[in-house]
Amino acid sequence: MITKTKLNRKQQIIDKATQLFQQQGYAATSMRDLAGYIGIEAASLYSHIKSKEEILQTICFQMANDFFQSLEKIELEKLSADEKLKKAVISHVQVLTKDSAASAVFFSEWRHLSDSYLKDFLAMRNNYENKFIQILIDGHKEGTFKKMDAKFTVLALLSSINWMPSWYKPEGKLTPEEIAENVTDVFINGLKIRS
Amino acid sequence: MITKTKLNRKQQIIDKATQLFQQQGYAATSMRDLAGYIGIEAASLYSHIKSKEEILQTICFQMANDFFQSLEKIELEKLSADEKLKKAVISHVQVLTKDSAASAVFFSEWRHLSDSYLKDFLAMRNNYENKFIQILIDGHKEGTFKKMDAKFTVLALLSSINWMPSWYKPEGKLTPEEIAENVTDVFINGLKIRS
DNA sequence: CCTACCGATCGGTAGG
DNA sequence: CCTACCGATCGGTAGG
Repeated sequence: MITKTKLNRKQQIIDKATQLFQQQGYAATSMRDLAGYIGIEAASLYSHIKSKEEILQTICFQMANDFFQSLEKIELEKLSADEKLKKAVISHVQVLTKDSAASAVFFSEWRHLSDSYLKDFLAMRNNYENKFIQILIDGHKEGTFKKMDAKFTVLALLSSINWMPSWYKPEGKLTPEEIAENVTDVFINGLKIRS
Repeated sequence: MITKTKLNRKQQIIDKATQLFQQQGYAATSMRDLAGYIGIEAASLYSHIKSKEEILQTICFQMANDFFQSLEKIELEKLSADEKLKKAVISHVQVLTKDSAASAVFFSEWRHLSDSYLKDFLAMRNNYENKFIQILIDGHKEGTFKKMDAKFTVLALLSSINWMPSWYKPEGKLTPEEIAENVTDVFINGLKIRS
């Protein structure tokens, strides 16, 4: 009972913090702000969390894991590079849209992590990007994709997707698949050798 | 003489603030931090600037103006939509790379502007995006570009470019023209109706 | 441009 | 989960 209440409260704190970090930024959000929205005193937050930064760590590494796992599943499949790229983008968009507030925090507040966590975080991000880069390189070897700067293209691709939650509000909501379809249509059809 | 010293000092303050805002974020940068790097006391900053936010305003609206003016010049030219898009992207990348620190602050710290400035800022940004959207719509009317969600595509395009300074460090530095060439090659060749 | 200082607010702890 | 409180730091002003 106590444990269940605690877990719920902890999740409630993290969820509200995610929302506030997204709206105001990590540094500009105070623990008193956060406590006020929850309806308790600031000091009481520390019964559930160790520190302000622990909340940020939870958000960032949860998202990093989600992105990572979704991509690892696709890597194992036997697919051509362009099919793999499309699936990877769909999967990326799915994770992104499942919790767009947490994603926004993940993408723009990670630099406030302390050194050791920052190191791990950047290593994971690099690793993730490299998997995409490999797909493009494979695609070139297979004769499907043009010769290009794969890193440049991957970062352009991921950037164009990642910032969508904060810029693009479609009236009729698009599904992750439709969003991914739009993005990959532009990118893949631009990358494919015209036959 | 006094005036000249003051102007130089003011610019020095803004330049250093730009660098710190980019690295640590606006909220996490203190006036004492900033003063320390300049080599004066925090209180002395206020002989040159009115407030911390004034610095952010200066950075954001300077960049907004630069982007805006560069695009307005191109709008007046008589060009086909795909040529115009390419020129607009080159121009955008030129402004972006001329001061990448200020650009980074412009793109990620604008939300810390107070309400009335924020309103102006968002109006300008919207206006800027609409000019790009119009180019894509014109391109569709001219029969050069596919049917598409123009807003979606513009935001994807601008996002992929805008976040490049923070993600992509080419060993041999690319010129703005080469960067724009890479980006528009992917986008335009993806957008063009294949004949 | 500095010294001296202001009130406000920060993240967090002690003890219950 | 609260009261009471800590030392540190914040943006900024007064007066020279």
